[in-house]
Amino acid sequence: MCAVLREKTAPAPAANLRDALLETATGLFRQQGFIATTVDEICAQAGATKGAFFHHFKSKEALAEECLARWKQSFGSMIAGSPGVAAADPVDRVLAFFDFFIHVFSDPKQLKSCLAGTTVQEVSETHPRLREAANDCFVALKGHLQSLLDEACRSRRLKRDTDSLASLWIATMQGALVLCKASRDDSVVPASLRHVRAYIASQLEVKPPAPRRAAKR
Amino acid sequence: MCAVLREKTAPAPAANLRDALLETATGLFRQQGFIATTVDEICAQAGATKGAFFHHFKSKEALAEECLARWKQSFGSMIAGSPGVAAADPVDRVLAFFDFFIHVFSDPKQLKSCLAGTTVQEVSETHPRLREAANDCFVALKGHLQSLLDEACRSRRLKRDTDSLASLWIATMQGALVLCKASRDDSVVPASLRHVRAYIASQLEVKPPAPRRAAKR
DNA sequence: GACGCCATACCAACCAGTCGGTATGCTCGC
DNA sequence: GCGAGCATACCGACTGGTTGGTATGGCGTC
Repeated sequence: MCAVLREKTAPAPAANLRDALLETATGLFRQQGFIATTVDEICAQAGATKGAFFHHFKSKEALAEECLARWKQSFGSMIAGSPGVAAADPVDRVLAFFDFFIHVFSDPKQLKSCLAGTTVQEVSETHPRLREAANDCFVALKGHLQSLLDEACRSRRLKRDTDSLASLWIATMQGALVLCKASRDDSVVPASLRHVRAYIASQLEVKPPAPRRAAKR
Repeated sequence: MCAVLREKTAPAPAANLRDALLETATGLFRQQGFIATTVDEICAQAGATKGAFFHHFKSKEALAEECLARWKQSFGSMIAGSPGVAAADPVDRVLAFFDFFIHVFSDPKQLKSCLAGTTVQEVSETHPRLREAANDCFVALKGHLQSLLDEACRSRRLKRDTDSLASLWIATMQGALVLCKASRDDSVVPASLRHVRAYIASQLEVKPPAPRRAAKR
């Protein structure tokens, strides 16, 4: 489905060296952050030399910028390929969107980390371009969710602040990843997301199912 | 109230050099992160020399560890001194707790950053002691909120997963701070927190006020 | 033979931490 | 009261290792 998101098992099945550098860098950045990851480390893990690295990327920052651009794009294809994306009812599409993320983060093999979130924390003051690139990821994701919410509201003739609701989802997801890194407890992410799902479902006036079951499927 | 939380205006009214180092380091770590902040930078801003620094702290990591310990402690006194902490109704105490944080993060002068959150992202893999110290902050805060929620549930004879609800609050707060750093839009934090407040209020079966809609701005 | 692709050797800047040394003040025996 | 002895606080030049980035040269291919 989405190659970028599962790094734990996949080593580097990249066609060319350039892609290998991008993929291993993404994985390392997600685990250790941008600053703590050295160029030498990326090269070693990708099976490249420093010469090759700086042949393909003019700087470490440029590499990270491209990683973030790919990360953002991977959302699009990931969401586009997710189940329930084409459900007839707009509200179902919203819920399917949530369920998909909850499902992804319930996978123990899934690396619990977002490239944009980890990067922006450490470079927002020092690397404006990276801050911007990370923000683009959030904006894209938020835009996607917000348009889903807008359609759902329209279909139910509801007026809701879909902007802040979309932000809420992303914020909780990012924050849960932070807590997960701190506590090493993977369950925080799906548990928090399920709450937000329930909240937004109630905002869309979805009747909660009689047997107390948060996620459907 | 809490000296650590308002760094934007307060320069360094520390009595001794050691405290000055701790306070300026906390501020710099919050803005730039642990790795990006150099010892020289801390010294310069605190008006100390390198010799003084390493006289008081055996390493940069040890300094950060103490910063985090103070950060955690500052929560306790901050919450203890917050309004509504002694309300008669346990549910009111929960809501006052939320309102307090929302109020703090609505202050434009407030630095929108959590030391524990920013630190843990970049050092969780490389500095186990700092990861632990940051996690302690979260555990303490979560414990505090959870006991408030437990009391509220008991008073209303409700059974709720207060553990994950407390995590939800912290996760959303942390994530909103990340989004805030990325977008430079301060309003994300209070807006997201207001949603979580509304959700938990509904979980505690608090009747939503008639004239007011969910949350705006 | 020129160009894309990559390897090796190297560099300058930076940074955490060290180390020899000074200044000040406290304590205690006399 | 006074000086020896010692502890604490601090100074700042220096170092050894690291890191992002460069210079140059080899090599296969069109």
